[in-house]
Amino acid sequence: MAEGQGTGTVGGQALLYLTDEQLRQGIEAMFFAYRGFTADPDRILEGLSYGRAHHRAIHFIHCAPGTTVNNLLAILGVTKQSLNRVLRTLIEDGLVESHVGRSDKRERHLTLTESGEALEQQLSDAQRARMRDAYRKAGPEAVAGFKTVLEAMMDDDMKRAYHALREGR
Amino acid sequence: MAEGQGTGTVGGQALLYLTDEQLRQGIEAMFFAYRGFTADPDRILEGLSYGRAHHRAIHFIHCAPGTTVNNLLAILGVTKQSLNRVLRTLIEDGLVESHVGRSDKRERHLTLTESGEALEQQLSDAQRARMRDAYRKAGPEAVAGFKTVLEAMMDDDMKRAYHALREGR
DNA sequence: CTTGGAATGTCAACAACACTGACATAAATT
DNA sequence: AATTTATGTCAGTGTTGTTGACATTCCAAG
Repeated sequence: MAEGQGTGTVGGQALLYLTDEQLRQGIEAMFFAYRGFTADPDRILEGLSYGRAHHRAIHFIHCAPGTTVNNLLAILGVTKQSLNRVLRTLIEDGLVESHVGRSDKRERHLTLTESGEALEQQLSDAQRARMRDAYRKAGPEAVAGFKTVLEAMMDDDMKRAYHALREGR
Repeated sequence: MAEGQGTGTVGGQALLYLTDEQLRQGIEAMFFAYRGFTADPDRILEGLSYGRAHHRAIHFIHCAPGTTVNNLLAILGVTKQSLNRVLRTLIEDGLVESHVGRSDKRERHLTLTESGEALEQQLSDAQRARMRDAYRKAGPEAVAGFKTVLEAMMDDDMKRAYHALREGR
């Protein structure tokens, strides 16, 4: 890997990677890779009258069962009005359950129903399969670098959300 | 970097990275990082009545001046009707020029005007600045791994488009 | 040369999903 | 008790994706 692209360092800092052309290449890689990243779930969702927004909601409700609408909002980075439309259809279709909070009755706690979990599994399997293949092809060192760069690319808020998710597990 | 996450290998293959939890972490990293990746250009475009679609068109027209609508379609992966709406506004606003092909009059060759190049520069600068920071923080080895994994994540069509862009430079 | 089909691009209508604004209810504060 | 703050819902709008119908140009078969 690292196919001989000149990793020469000067003063402890690599310079070649910082040319505009190298950066542009990274930008395009990100664009094309993200398309691949979402392709499989998109295929599954098409025809179900669901979209990427539903997928995201289902994903994070699965990861943090009992989470509130407000909580989900912070993670997803959309307006609550936008999220609400998605949640409403998921609840109507029996994939998500909404329970009024015990201590604070303003809050709605969200969980996946059995069929919700089933769809989550289906979507997640597809996405993980692609990720697994990519990881296998690239090897463990590349994967470590991959995560390092991605994390460095996040805004601080997102970085916090990213780590917070991992604490609760 | 690669903060001691157990990279133990068995039979030449790393195993830890292939657990569902590790894969899920990669999926979420991808999600949050892409948000950061698009955040800066989005900020610039908001208020100009332009969106991400316009940014993408401008980016690739800049990289391949004189490209045709059909060509752009293959790269962007949207329908030509969708692209057309975006191109029309860009042409009306004087950011893009469309010239009928000399040999084939069906084709329209697209180039950026001076003001189109100016906007491209502005958007590109913002996105490259974030990329540059991320690369610097992560270091050259991480960057190599980053690109390796991203490429492995692409569909074959996208991989071809990704490399084709680099040939013409 | 003409004609029928393929390729390229445009126009119109519709669906998904983001947004802002207005509002109802519950909690916290004074 | 009254006001302010927080949470969630409903309604309307805009961007951007989609499919369908169409005009123009090229090319190849007759």
